[in-house]
Amino acid sequence: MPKRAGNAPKPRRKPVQSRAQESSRAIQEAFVRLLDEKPYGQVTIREIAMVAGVGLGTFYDYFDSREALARACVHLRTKALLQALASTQSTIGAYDLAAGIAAAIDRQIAIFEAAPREWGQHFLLERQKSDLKYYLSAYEAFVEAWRALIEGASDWPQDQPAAESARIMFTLIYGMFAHSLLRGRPGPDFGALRRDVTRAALACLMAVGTGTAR
Amino acid sequence: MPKRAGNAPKPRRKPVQSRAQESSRAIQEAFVRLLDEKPYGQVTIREIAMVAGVGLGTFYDYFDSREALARACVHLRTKALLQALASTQSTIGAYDLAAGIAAAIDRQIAIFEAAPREWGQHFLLERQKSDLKYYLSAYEAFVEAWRALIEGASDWPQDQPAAESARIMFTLIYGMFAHSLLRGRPGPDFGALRRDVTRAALACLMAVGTGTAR
Amino acid sequence: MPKRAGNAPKPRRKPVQSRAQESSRAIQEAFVRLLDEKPYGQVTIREIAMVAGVGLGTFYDYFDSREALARACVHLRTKALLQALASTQSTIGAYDLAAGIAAAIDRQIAIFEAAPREWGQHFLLERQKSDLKYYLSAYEAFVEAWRALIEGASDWPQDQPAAESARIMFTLIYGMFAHSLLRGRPGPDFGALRRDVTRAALACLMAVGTGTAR
Amino acid sequence: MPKRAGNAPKPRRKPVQSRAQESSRAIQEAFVRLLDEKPYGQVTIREIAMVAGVGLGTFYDYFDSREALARACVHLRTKALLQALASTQSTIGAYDLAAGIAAAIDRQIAIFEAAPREWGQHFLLERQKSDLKYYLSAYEAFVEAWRALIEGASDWPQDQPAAESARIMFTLIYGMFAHSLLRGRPGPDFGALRRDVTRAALACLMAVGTGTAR
DNA sequence: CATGAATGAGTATTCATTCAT
DNA sequence: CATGAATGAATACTCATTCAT
Repeated sequence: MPKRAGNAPKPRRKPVQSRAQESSRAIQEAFVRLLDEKPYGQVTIREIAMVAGVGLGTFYDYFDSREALARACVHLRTKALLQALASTQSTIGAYDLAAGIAAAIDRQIAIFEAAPREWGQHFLLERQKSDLKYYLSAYEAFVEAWRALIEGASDWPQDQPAAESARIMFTLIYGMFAHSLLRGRPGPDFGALRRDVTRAALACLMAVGTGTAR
Repeated sequence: MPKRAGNAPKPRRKPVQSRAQESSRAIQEAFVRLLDEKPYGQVTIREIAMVAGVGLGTFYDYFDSREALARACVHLRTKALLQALASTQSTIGAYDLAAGIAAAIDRQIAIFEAAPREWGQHFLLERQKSDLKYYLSAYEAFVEAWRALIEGASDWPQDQPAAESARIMFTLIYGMFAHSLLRGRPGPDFGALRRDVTRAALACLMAVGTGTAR
Repeated sequence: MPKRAGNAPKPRRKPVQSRAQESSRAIQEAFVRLLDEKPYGQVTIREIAMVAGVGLGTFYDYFDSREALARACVHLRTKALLQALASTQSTIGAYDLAAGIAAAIDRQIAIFEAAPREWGQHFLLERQKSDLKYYLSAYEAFVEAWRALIEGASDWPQDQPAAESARIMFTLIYGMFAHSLLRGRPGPDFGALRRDVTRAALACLMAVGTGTAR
Repeated sequence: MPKRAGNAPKPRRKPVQSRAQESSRAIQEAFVRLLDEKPYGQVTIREIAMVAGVGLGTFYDYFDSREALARACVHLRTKALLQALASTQSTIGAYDLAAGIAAAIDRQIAIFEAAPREWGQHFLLERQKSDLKYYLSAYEAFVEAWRALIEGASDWPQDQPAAESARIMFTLIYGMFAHSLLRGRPGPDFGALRRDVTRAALACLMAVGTGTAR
């Protein structure tokens, strides 16, 4: 890792918001495409730029480093997942636990189903590249989203904290999703996945919720 | 001319099985120790050798590359976990589902509890360095071990396949363990972890097992 | 992980044909200059780059390795010699054997005379670094050029093949040149060399030519 | 080239003249065998020892370095050739020029004919590894031997120095031999070689001898 | 006498990054 | 605004050589 000599604020022009956005997208897509062929450590910036069809210098107009690109890719998709979760809650009106959780899971699976290969890459990248800090904070963000969903259910006891239940449930859901998509071709059987995850998630929730309240 | 044509099997002296094993162990320990201080990408081989108290060349007597060392470390611990699982089954005599699973979980947690920091490193390393292929095969090995445990329980229906149930249950358990240990200092509350995991695992098992049999 | 799997064609930027050619020339000159001071095995790439006044990476923009540089240097000069031979024939109009051979030898000697030190380096490098395959093909190219020259002489029997005669004659000429230049300081007595080589070459040619026709 | 720290007289036991000579021979043979498969630069000492069936340390009991081994191999064969030349003269009694030269050439060719592959290796090694100094001194030794042979001929003018004639003649002979053997499989047509070399050598000798005396 | 485990100096090589055009 | 030639810091890795057994 070539150390930056001073610590001056690196004068690199960040391209205007204009249509030049294309390059950014092209770079990200090239990156994901390359990740499909070889491990992260062997993908060079030169190669990414080449596949993206932009100049080498242009890469640096959009990203500070390969790591930054990886983080951006992961972050983008992670955010999409989180937003899907949040919007589920705000779009389904009143809901009981089973319905709310099923809806949220359905929503996520619909997203995966649209591009299973890319999501496989996402989970791989996330495993390999998101640093511990980012991983933990994203984890907490998900737990929080699930907690809100659970506590918003009509049949969840008003005063019972759902944090721990949400954590366990999310761990299960996340693990199932990640593993299924990581397996690659052929893509997962999304129907079975939906059924199993929904059922197991609810069971976990009940088991732990009750227990904690003991 | 460092470019080695891919013909001869590279005549590198692999030290005999004797007590020269020490060096190998020292290198692995040095590696884990260093991983505690800085991310994988910043740990140089020279540094590992130095901390291990061996010569640089000696490193290459035992491992082909830093990646290989990482893989070996991960594999070692993964194997230990798998063996613990298998031996649980063979040491507890007759058991019902709840007791068997609880015993297996206890066993694993006992292992983690003995060296939580190292296991945290293990899970981080595994996330970042084991390649997809290894990850998937280890995953299947664990699923298989859990399947055997479940099917060996006195109260599990003779003819019901436990593979899918085991998969889901393992995903939950693995996720919980990994996440807890990944969080680093302070180490996890193993008591709570044991309780939550055991309870959730059983609940999952029931929920999915029943469902599949529909 | 320096081990490059042999799949992609290594995306190294080969600078365009433009006047960036300078660097290539500078590197070759630096190499020859260094070779004058120390044996091949002790000339490091870093040193070559430094003497050439280019960056280390720039070396690799133009040559794949030190060996490749050596081969390129040898090839360049070998080609020059071959071209001189070919052009001799096309520039002297009609000629008899003695005149043609004398002209060709004169031409080559003139080239050596212009830079005896460098040509000494050339023959040394060629001995030590050109691989067998290259050596043999260059050899044949020279034989072929001499054959053409001989057969083009007005007094060479129309239907007599000159290949074998050319081979022997070239072996003599090449050996004399190489050895004379290899001896280093003081440089060869080019006058004597010209006289001896010319005389011996013709004698050989006669002796063998006659014999073969027996 | 790891520099030797001090310049103390390196205390390594040189094996006694006993039957342990076998190892030395085994090492040399292994070296030549390996040279048949890959270029000098890629043959490691470890490999040589392994193929020779001796321990790594044993190599150093017999040779100081790979270069020394190469030099020894070259020197051995060069010496054999020189001795053959010298002994030719002393064994054929009185001789005229044509007979003497023919006998010497025959003698050398007989030697090559006994092991063409090995002699091919020899000439390759000699090209690539004998340093300039050794090359020049060996060259002079040969020239001297030929000079003696020429001057010893009954029909060579008493007071005419043969040095220059010998030099040219040897250059031709050596070039022809080396090139023929370097070409590898199939081995040279020794009959044709003998005829061509003998004829050309004599022609050269006459041409130059006369000329110099002019 | 032979061995081969251990050593680390020395080098090639890569690739992120800059900046003149 | 984009480009890609040039750069060199940082590292992996090899292999001759030693020396305790």
